[in-house]
Amino acid sequence: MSDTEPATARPGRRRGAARERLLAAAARRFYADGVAATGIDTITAEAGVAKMSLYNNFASKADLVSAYLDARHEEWLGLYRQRLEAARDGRGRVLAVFDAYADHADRSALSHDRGFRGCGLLNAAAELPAGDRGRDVVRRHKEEVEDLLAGHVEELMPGRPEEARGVAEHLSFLLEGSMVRAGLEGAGTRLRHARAMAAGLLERL
Amino acid sequence: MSDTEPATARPGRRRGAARERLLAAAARRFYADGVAATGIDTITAEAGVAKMSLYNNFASKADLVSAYLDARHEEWLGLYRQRLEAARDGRGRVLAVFDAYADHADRSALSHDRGFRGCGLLNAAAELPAGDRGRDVVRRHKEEVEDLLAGHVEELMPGRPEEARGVAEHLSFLLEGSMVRAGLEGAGTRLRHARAMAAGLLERL
DNA sequence: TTTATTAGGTAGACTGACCTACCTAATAAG
DNA sequence: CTTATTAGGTAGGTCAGTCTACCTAATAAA
Repeated sequence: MSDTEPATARPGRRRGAARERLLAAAARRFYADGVAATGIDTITAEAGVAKMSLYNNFASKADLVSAYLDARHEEWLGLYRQRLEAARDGRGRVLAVFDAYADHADRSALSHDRGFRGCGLLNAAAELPAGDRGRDVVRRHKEEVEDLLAGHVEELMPGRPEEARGVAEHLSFLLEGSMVRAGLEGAGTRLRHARAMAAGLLERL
Repeated sequence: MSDTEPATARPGRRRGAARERLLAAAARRFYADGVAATGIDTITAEAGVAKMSLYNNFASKADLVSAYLDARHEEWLGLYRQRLEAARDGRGRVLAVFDAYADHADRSALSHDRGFRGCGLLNAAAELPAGDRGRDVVRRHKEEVEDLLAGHVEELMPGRPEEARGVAEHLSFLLEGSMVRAGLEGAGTRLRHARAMAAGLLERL
């Protein structure tokens, strides 16, 4: 499936490899099956790692979940920065956010064997009770995305920061709404539609 | 907390009462804590009902979850129909959909003691693995909402059904996106913003 | 109106599986 | 030689689901 390391090199691997393998396995299983539905035995087995390696690297399952959320956030930021480099103007930078979402979806569909299931951060947040720290992480991530949008939109309409924030919020809703629908449908079509809507919106500024 | 029945009338209650009480308790706990995090014992305890009553009324926990999803869908439809009665034109009928979402949020904030946490159907779907029957239920619900929007939008732009579908999709994204963000923030502000955006969109048809 | 039937309810014990978290002793890497 | 990692196991709890044995309210028959 996703065995990065040959099975022959089982015992006594490279130092620090266990943590990476655990995070990768956790990402796959948390995304595909959900956080609560994934036990630590499943994760360690898929990582090809001893159970104690999990507790040597993470204080608890909750800590692993927290690391998973952080990693997803960073992963998206990486995709976004890549897209940003290719963008030449404000319009391109706004659409870079949409493209990064699509990239994230493509990556999910590829690496998580059971198919595309929407935003991993949003899905994880849905499992957490109100008030959980993890929900704040996700809320801040989405706020950061909206802030990035707001910055790019302001380029396109200088001197109207208030209006720009409104447009950014609108774009953020298109982004999250299309991602939710795309996740339910297991396809990226909705994301492409949202990108087109965003492009249309920018034209009418 | 929400004891509809006096504690004195414990044994041998009204027929069919157990099912109602179970569904009500499941709705509270599933919404507030998540589906996977809520055990059978928690539900029966909160319902004030024997464990066997659950299995007399539902084949399994999955069956109870399925009934929960159906009930949420019906609940939203009820709120929507109420709003629809008060609407006088196409614009009002589009906004009735947005108002029904806000009503649903208000109801959640009130009846589910741990506060507003977004769309119950979306949250439940986020916990289910890809391919689960429950995900289809939620997908169809969202599609139905978009279809309702499309019908109302077509009233406002007759003879342009294709364009109307595009507008309906846009409105659907605003709806779902704002709901997701609102759920993360535990407040309905975003929903009100989305309603205003929708109203602005309709003016520019 | 009284009585028998029955559907649906109750309490609580119980099973087998799985959960997180931690431990131990051996092994390999640095 | 020290430290991370290994395989595998243990402890104590929770999970869904089943079972028994009894009870009550509504209904139908007499």
